[in-house]
Amino acid sequence: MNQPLRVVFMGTPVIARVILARLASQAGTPWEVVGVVAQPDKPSGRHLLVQPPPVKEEALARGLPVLQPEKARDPAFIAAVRAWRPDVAIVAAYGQILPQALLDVPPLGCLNIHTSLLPRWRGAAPIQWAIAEGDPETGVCLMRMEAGLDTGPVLATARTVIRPDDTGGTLHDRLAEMGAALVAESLPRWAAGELSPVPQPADGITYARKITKEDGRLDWTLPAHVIERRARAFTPWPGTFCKVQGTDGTSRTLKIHGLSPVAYASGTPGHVIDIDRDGILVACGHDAVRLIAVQPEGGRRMTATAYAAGHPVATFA
RNA sequence: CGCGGGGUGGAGCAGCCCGGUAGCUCGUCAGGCUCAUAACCUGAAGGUCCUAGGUUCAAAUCCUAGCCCCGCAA
Repeated sequence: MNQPLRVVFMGTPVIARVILARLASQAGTPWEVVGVVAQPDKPSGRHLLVQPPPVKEEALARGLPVLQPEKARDPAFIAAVRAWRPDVAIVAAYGQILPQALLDVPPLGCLNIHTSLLPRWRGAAPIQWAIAEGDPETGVCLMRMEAGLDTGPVLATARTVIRPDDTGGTLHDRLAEMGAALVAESLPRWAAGELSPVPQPADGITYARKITKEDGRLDWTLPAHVIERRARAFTPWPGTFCKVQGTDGTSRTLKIHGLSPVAYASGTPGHVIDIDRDGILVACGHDAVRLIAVQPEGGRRMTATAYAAGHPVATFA
């Protein structure tokens, strides 16, 4: 048996942590994680305390060396990676563009796990956009990285149907598991030369723009079924929110935690059609949506009916 | 010490600035109305006003400390 493959893992958020955990946990694998790279610690949370990214936590818990360069093109950083003498690098949601000089370090290349069926949804937020645009299915791709953004030839793919109740969160978790399994299964085969890279087709390229907080703002002029898809896609982040005007003249931001489209109901977009035990029925561009659970600024989550009991509701915007 | 909102019957809120009778919407229970109802009418029960001190004749309300929940931002 040959020496185990020397693997460098690069990633930052939770989805990358799942994959790292899989790669580093199994005993007797024909590979060994020799180093981990993650984005630098950043302030976050309610008091802006500096927090390590999930991948760093996982790496430290396993006693793996971690690098957190500000810039991936830093020559000193690249030299440090080279010193790990990696055979291959696995990259998952790292968050920085890798310079060619780094891509060239591992003899077997840098392999990126991407959570979409390439070439659809290249870019930053493929999971959410697949749901928001109503794709019937999505999946994960393992590809060999090139200088371009998610343009490399694909080595392996796994597919999954997008369920009617899938959210950005549930799909994220499922794809994380699928991605971890795909990497674990593909890595030895790639090293053995059993996988042939397939160039991505020129047709069907779309880009998954980075999601911003504003994407969570509910647009009442959209059809109800689109609003519902976007709400699922952007759960748990950035969530869905809107402004609500009270009959008392107040205006506040409302987070929406649950809604469902309702056909055979319509009216001026943003106007309340009915309030009952099931929630608040609000007109959209086409059909209507029923708000089930909401959360006012500074308050906790509650049913829409409960909210209406204490806050006279006029219109939504 | 990043900014900010909040803790009042079972739920959601008002009252607090300007101390002095516990209020509103809903729920619950009882009765009524109705062919019927989650709708409507009448009535009732149900609260240590987060905790601990302080000020005061008197504190949900003013002062101090603490606990808990949450939004923004990242």
